[in-house]
Amino acid sequence: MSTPRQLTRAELAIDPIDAAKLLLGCVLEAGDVRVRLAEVEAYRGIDDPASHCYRGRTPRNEVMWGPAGHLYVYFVYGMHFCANVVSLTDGVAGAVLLRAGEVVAGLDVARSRRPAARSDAELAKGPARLTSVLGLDRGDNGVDLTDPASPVRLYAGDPVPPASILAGPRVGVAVAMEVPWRFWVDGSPAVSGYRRGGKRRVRTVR
DNA sequence: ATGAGGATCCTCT
DNA sequence: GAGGATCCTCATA
Repeated sequence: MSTPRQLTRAELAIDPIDAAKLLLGCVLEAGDVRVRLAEVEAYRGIDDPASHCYRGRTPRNEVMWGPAGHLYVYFVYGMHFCANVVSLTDGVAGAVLLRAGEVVAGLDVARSRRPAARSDAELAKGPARLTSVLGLDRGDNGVDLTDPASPVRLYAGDPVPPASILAGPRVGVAVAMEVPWRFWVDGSPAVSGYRRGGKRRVRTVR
């Protein structure tokens, strides 16, 4: 396999829904580990109630408002990290959550980081598992994925035929269920299952 | 200063 | 399929 092409900031400075489809099949690299993305979710800015940016700019979501092609990492549930690729551009929030992928290099390291995985397909099957396999954490928040010198980089992969891209509601969110902004590669063993959003109180109208 | 609620995962049953 | 782990972030006061 020849040296893959690194993605550019300009090609990621698009609507997160388009960026999500573009990212499928692309490869994220950190250290010795490479993951080929199989499942992603688009999050928009202030018009998306499920987005971290829905209520405006805060210290946590700062990176999402910045330039495209940077990594937005956040901490959830007191123990996990999730990673996003920032899309759109300065001043307009948008990002794509990296939900799952297939480990295509660094299998031994990946396995050692995920002792609970029962198969290689499970290594990066889920957003927190994906960050875990790549060794990403708080310190990687904001890194430029389009810079060859960055510790985490994003490369183009074999293109995914549009017919192989499926869409559905986002996982684990209890609002905006009607928008099919989760995209995945049909048939990929790494795609995580759908799970409805938890306990959001449904306000009873009277 | 406080408290509620997570873009999850793992271990059981 | 349910429940717990675990702590950060933000809104409210």
